[in-house]
Amino acid sequence: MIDIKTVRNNPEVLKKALENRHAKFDIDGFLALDEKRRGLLVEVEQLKNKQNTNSKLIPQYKKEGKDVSALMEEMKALSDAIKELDAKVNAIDEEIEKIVYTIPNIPNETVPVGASDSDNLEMRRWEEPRKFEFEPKAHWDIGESLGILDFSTAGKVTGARFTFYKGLGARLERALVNFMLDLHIEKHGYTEVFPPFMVHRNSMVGTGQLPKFEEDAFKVWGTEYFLIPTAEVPVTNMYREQILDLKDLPIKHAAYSACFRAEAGAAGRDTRGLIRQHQFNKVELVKFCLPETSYDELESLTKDAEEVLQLLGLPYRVVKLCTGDLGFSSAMTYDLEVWMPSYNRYVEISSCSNFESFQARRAGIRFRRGPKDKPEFVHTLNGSGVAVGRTTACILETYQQPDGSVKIPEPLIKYMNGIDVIK
RNA sequence: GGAGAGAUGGUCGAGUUGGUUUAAGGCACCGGUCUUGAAAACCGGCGUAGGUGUGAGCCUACCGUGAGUUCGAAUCUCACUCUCUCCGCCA
Repeated sequence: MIDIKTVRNNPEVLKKALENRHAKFDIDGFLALDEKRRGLLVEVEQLKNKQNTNSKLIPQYKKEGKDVSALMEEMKALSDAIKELDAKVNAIDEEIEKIVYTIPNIPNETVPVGASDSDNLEMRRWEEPRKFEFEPKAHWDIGESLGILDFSTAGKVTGARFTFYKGLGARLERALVNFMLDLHIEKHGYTEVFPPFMVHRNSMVGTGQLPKFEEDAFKVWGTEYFLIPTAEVPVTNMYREQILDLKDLPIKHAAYSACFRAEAGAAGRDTRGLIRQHQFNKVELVKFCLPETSYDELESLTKDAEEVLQLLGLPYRVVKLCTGDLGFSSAMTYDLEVWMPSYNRYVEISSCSNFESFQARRAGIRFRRGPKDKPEFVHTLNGSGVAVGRTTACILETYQQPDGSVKIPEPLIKYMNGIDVIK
């Protein structure tokens, strides 16, 4: 969440930010509420002070044998008044909280103002898309004819937007997970984490998925647990309500997880293949760092993700999301979009974001510059490093051959136990 | 799933016949004295959040979480969460 003091002291900044995001929000109403709250707070705290003072007199008077009945009467009145005021303050607090948790982050100044993904800013491209000397097939056709992807059986067993990977398809998916993790752990200096795939409500609030986007998440029936939509949620929340040691920063984690998304509102979109599934695999990169380094960390995190695609030889481009396309919690996001031959366009395969203090404030993740210094919120970042299912799809399409077989990119061959082609 | 024990500031830990405890004390940490330097010793400081004030400061809340009893709760009641021990079951 954003800092309430930002709302108070710089309402214009926030108004502009929300306007750019096309988010409607009554800031003046909020400010009035905040002022009312502070007024009541002063009042009730004075009464509590009186109550505390009197409370010390009672045992003293009793000891001295004085009559305390008048004092007790006063205390009773105080108590009633305090309860009444406390209830008012609590009601306002709840209202304020409800509002503040649904305000999106303020975009960084360099984020282009725009309405939709068509206003995103292309930063760079890597390699040209492959030119096919034959009619390329889509990955769902390749996968089915090779017997390595089975969508209809998944439909029978579970439902739409699920997939069975079989044989070398399953092997390829697993090889990609290991390849990506090894790259980030051994070369890029991330510490591996294997997180729980379910979390409780507070964790979902901490990273910003709740309370606003509950319909996007799967909740486990009979429990208060949610299936994670990304490893970002458990990994970021590892440090919730903690003051981190300065010497440990930046903290860098790489985590594999399955990801579960209800995809509410995506009905009819990307219905074929691996692109939009209710369950998919992802290797996620998460960083915790000092505020002044977070934008450098975003650049390096993005490059870490890019290297996956470069090593696999998958042409891609990097775009900076505009204000209209930016995620709720993010201050700035680079998307990596890989060339998907079947779509004949670039498709998102990684999203690298700097949340600044937005998540840290929600989750209470802080650090101290020196022993005497006040705790400050860290900045959190994360990015896909990268989405595994989409990578599999892209490899099948990009490395397909006229005879229907698929070559395995060189760096994956050792993870495939020497297998260099799926046929 | 059953039985029992527990959860207090960065950490250990006292406080649990409700009220002069304002959450003691140790360790760690920070500053100082001493020392060539360090250690030790001694002195002082040392939680978080919110509010208020130009300021020193003052006030309020917080003892796992949430309700409740009471004029007053770390302390009493209830529910829940988590940890530990034992038993059962299980990959």
